[in-house]
Amino acid sequence: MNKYRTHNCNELRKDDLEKDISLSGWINKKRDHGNLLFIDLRDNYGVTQCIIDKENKNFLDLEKTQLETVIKIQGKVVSRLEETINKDIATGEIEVVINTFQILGNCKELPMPVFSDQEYAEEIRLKYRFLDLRRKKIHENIILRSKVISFIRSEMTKIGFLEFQTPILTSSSPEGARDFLVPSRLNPGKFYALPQAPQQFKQLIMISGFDKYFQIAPCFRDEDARADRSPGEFYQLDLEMSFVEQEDVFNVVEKLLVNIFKKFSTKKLMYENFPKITYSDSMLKYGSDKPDLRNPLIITDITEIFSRDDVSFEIFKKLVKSGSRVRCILTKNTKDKPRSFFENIDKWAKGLGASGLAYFTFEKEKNLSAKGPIGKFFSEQALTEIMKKINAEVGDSIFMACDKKSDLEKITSLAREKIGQDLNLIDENIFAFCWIVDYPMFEKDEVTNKIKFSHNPFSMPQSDLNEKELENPLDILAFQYDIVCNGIELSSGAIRNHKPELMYKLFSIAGYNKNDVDEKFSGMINALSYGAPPHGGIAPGIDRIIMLLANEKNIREVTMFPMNQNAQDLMMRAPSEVSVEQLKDLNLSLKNKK
RNA sequence: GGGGGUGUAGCUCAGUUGGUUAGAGCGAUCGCCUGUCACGCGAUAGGUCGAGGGUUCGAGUCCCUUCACUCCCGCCA
Repeated sequence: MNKYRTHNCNELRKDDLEKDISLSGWINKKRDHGNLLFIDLRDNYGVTQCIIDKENKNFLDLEKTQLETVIKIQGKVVSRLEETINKDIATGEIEVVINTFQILGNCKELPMPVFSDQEYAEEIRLKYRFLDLRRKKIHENIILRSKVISFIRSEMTKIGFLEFQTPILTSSSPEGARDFLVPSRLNPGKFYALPQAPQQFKQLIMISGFDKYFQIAPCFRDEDARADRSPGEFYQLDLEMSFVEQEDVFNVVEKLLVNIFKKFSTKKLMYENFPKITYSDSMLKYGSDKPDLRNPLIITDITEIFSRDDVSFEIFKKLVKSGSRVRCILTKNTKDKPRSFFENIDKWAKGLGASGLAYFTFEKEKNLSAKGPIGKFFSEQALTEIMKKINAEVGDSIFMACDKKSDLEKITSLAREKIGQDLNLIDENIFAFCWIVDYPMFEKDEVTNKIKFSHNPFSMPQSDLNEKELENPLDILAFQYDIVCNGIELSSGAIRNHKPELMYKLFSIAGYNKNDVDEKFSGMINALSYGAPPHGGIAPGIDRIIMLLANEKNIREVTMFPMNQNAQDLMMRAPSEVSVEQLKDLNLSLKNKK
C-alpha cells in the first residue's frame, strides 16, 4: 500500500463508512471552532472535509498549521448528519475523523490566497504561477487543455494521420513575423531561427511521401502580445494532406472541430456544416474577414442611391462623387427605440474618428417617410428603393457610413459589433463557425503601394496565370482559406503550390526574381522539383480553441506557464543575462548598455 | 514605436473640494468558541500611498518626469 494515501480527495462515499483510510493533500480551508476543527483537504481530484477535536493529542498542532500546507491525514470515514451534508462537493455525504496527521510540505505565509474567487494582479499570479494554478478555474482550464489535446491526437490518428516532430532549431525565413534567433556555437556568426510554424517542413513531409501528417506544433514569433496572442510561443494543430482538394481539408477539419466542441462544451453549434463565405463577400457583408455570425446584422452597399436626383443629402453625395462609397446596417423593428439609442451610436462612431453614422427609421402613416435628423433628404421613391435593396420593412432603421473602401469596411464592421451588442442580438451560448474562402493571392501595401503576398506565398493560385491575369494580379484568387468562430480567427490554411514554375511566376509579381527565390527558399523549391504531390493543409490554433471552450478572454487563462505582455517569465526570470563565458562560446559580444 | 487604464497593508479595495494620527474585508499573530462548509466573536501587528521632482502654510489627492502591470493601435506571410 502506498504510504501517502489510500484514496484521493474526491473518492470517499457512503460506501466507505467506517473504513480506516489515509488522504494526502493541501489544506484548502480551515474552520476552527476552538475545540473542534474542520479541515478541507484538497488535491487534484477534489475536496474532502476532515475533522478533529480537542480530545485528540494532535489537535493543537493541526490547528496551528497554515493553509496550503501539504499534509497526510489518517483516520476513519464517518457519515455526516442529514443537516450537515454538503451538496456542493462530491464527498459531501461523509467526512473523515482524523486520528493522526503528518506534515509533508510546509507552507510559508501566502503571497496570494488560493481558496478565493477574487481576481489578482497579473504580476503576482505569474510570479507565483504554481499557486495560481492550484485555483479551481484555471486548474480546470489546464486539465481541459490536456483532454482536448489527447482527444485531437486520438481522432487524428483514427483517420490515418501520422504525428511527426519537426525541428525546433531551423533557419530564418525572410517573410512573415520576426524570428527568434539562436546563435550557433559550431558555426560562428551564424544563427538558427525558431520556427514560426512548421510550414516548410510539413510540405517536405508530403514530398517525402507520408500522405497525412499532423502535430501539436509549437510556433515561435517575436511579435507584440495581445489578450488572445501570447508573446513568443503558441501551439497549432498543424496538419497537411497529399492528393487533396480544398474540400478534403474542409471535411477533416470540420468533423474534428464539431466533435471537439460537442464533446467539450455545452454551448450549441450554429452550423454543423460550416458555411463558406468568400473573402470579398465577407468584407462587404461584415466588413471583416473574421465575421461573428452570431450577430445577424448585415452590411449592404447603397452607394447608387446617392447619385439619384431625389436624394439631397449633399455631404454623402459629394463624397460619393469623389470615389467614396456608402454602406448601411439594417436593424429590424427599432422604431420604438429612444432617440438616445441612435445618438449614442452616432457619438460612439465619432469617438472612433469616423465622421459618424447617419441614421433614420422607415415610417409610414399616409406616405412613406424617414424619421431622423437626415430623413428629409430622401424622397419617398428613394426610400422605397433603399427598402427594396436592403430588404427593409416599415419600422426598421438603418445606419449609414460613407468613406473610402477600407476605412468604410473598418467602421461598418465595428458598428455592426457595437449595434449588435447594444441591441443584445448576440447569443453567448452559441458557437458560429464559418469558412472564409477565395482569398486574393496578392494585396497592395498601403504604405509602399507595392504588390505583396496577402497570406502565404506557398498557396496555390486558382488559375494557371495566363497573360491576361498577370496584368491584374490583385484579381488572382488563391486556394487559401480561414476558419472563423464567433469572430475569432482560428486558423488559416491553403492548397499549396507544388509547381516550381508557377512559384517563380508568383514571386516575380511580388518583386522577387528567380535567384531570390532559389536563395531564400532553396530547401522548398529544390524539393518541389523532384516529384511533389499536390497537397494542402491548415493549422488551427490550439490556444484559441481552448479559450473558446473554456469561455476565457485571455490566453494566459489557458496557458500553464505564460509570459507577461513584455515577454518575460516572472517566475523563472526569463529572459536573463548570461555569463561572459557563454557569450564567448557563441562568438557574441554585447554593445555597452545605456 | 503610439494611445488608454491601473498602481494605497501580504491579498482585494475605499479614501470627499488639498486639511488633524491614511481606513475596511480577507490573510497573519494572540485569546474565546464542539457542527462548520466564505463558521462566528474579541484584540494586536502590519503603510517609502510605485519612484523622483515641483506647486502649496499643508499633497495619497494638483502639476511634471519616470517605472511596473494591463488593454488597444502598429506588428502578427
